[in-house]
Amino acid sequence: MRAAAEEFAVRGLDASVADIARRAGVGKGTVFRHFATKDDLIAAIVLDRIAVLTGVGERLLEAADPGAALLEFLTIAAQQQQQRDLSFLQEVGEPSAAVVQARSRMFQTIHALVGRARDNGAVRADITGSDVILLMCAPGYITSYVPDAPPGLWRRYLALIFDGLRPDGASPLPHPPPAGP
Amino acid sequence: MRAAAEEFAVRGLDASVADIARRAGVGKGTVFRHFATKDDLIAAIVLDRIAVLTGVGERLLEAADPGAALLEFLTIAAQQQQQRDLSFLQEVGEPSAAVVQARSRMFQTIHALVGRARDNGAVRADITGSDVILLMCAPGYITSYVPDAPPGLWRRYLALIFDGLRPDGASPLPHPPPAGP
Amino acid sequence: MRAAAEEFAVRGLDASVADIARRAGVGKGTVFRHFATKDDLIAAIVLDRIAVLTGVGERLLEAADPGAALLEFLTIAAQQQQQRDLSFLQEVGEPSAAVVQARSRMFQTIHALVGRARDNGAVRADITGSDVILLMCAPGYITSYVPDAPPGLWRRYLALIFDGLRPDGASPLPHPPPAGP
Amino acid sequence: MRAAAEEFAVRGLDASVADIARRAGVGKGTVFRHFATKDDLIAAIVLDRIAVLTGVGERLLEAADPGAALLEFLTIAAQQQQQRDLSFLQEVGEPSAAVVQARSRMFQTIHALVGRARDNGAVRADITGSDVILLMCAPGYITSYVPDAPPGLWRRYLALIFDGLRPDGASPLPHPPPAGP
DNA sequence: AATGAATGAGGCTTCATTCAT
DNA sequence: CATGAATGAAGCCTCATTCAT
Repeated sequence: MRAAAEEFAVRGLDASVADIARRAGVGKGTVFRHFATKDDLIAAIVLDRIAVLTGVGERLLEAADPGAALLEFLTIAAQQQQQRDLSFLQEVGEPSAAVVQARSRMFQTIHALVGRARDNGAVRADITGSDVILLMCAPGYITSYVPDAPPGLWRRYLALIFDGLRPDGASPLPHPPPAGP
Repeated sequence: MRAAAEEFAVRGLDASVADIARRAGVGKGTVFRHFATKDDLIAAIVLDRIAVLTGVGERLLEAADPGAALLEFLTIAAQQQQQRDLSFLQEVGEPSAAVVQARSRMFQTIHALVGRARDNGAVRADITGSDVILLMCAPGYITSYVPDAPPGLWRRYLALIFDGLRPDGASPLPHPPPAGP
Repeated sequence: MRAAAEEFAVRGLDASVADIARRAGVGKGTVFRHFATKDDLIAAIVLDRIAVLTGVGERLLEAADPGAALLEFLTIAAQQQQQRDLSFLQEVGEPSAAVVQARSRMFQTIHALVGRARDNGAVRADITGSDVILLMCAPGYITSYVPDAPPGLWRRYLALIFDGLRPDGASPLPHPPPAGP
Repeated sequence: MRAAAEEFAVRGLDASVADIARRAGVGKGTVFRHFATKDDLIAAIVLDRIAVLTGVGERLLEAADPGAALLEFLTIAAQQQQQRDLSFLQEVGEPSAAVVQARSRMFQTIHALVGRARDNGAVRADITGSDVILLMCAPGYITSYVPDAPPGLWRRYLALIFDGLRPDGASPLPHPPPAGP
């Protein structure tokens, strides 16, 4: 069922429940059996992705090379983000308490990953976890507007962005990081 | 009238024509007098932005410092992109011939700007105009999900992305650029 | 099962089959096992009530005091009517043959009860069985719109209505009784 | 438009907006132009009736014969109530503030009318305004279940009920009046 | 026999678009 | 020209009913 919500990837969050049901090969009513609301369906997908990513991130906290760990985390994040309009930041209406909590735990993990990489000199000193949280969805976004994007194109832009995070040739940043998440 | 379509900035492309008309202080019918279709209204806004940006780009082609010129172009592009959901790449339905043509002219300008900067050594050799076209909307996108983003936050991410484009400490890119635009 | 349809009393006839099944502690399917249709379920409840009332009425035909017998009949009818929206007259769709027949037998009984009371001088001469049939649901109806009606409130209005049926101080009625049932 | 909502009279409050629109000879959307919500439409009808009745009631407070005034009030109320399921007491969801206020003013008027009639000896001493408020919808209700009721049938039952309110042959009432409205 | 997952018709509501004034 | 009333397609959601397990 959740797999059928890949409709969101193609049509964006405006995909109608009818379309989703058709793609899933079930009736409209069946979708509502599982998710009382379209927002609930979206929340379930987001929650699932957050959980996976948090798991990955927590495992990578144990990795030997903090810089490589962060890059791998971003790689996996971008990979799963290959479906537009479902960034973890997305808020359709108010996010449920469950989403807020899961997100906050994921954010903590990311802050830790970034902290380790920064301490290690793998990323520049003026980068915060919040920066990475915001940047992590960019590769997915960037490639989402290429009509028939080749499958690995996002890797190109992740690499470019990650290069920007590296200490080499870093120019001073013109604005402080957001206090945000 | 077009200025009234700043409603899109606040509510996204789902803003209703009624809201737009109210903000513009005119009747709904008047909107349709000028733009036969909501999509036409969007196209007009996009077209306008493309024209402005193309003008800026063409002027910057004459600038002395190709690297600074590219950065300034991206700065202006990001600045005007501070309104979510209206990237130049956006396609609601099929883009009209006019949009396609204007866009293609803008793309040519960007290719030229990037070519100059690359020849000058201001950006890495493996970067193409298409890359920059795709990256130019990212600062706007990135900051669009920060609830109460401070006004200049996008500059931070533009700087980071631009650092990634610089030759210093460039790592090899894992995927060729898109043939695309 | 039928007892579980007291849900109708609380929520009206719009109570969903799911709620009814839950209250009955069975699955939705089981409800449909016993009653092919929601209307059938309603009909069964109505039928049951009609049968009870008919029994009561027929027994009261033997009572010594015809006036008291009629009052008692109305009391019992009102008592059981304390659940809104299930008057015997209610027709959801077309009443089944069984309902029509049971109802008609109950109507005969009421006509007989009223006839005896009228002959006895307990109720005014211009009252027919049809009048009583129509009036008998009124106490239930009247109290159904009192938000937190005290349990015996209906007795007050039954008494008032019954006083109207008494010969004392009867004013001439402005319209003939319905030919109806 | 409001006149077209006589659909409620035939089908009850479950009448669909589509049916109402069809009967009114307009499109569904037009109904929502005038009443943002189906409940708003109902409230508008109820409000209108309440206003009319309150006007009538306040005028009748000046009448010479308090008993006749009350009877006339009830006659007009019953007349307008000839459409089932739209009693003033009806609450679909929560009644709006406007309905609550208008209703309360109407209730005050009724209390005054009843008070005068009681002081005058036209109705029994143990009757309150609340009783009359509850009884006033009964004629409409009673006749609503007669399939092809003759037009003036309700007058018969109003007369019977009013006879019950008269002091002649009044038997003691078994339950106190509701505190309610 | 019982269950509850699946279904799809139908209800309310929104909104782009048309058109008489 | 401008307006806003009218329209109806389309979306979300509920619920009676069916049916495989």
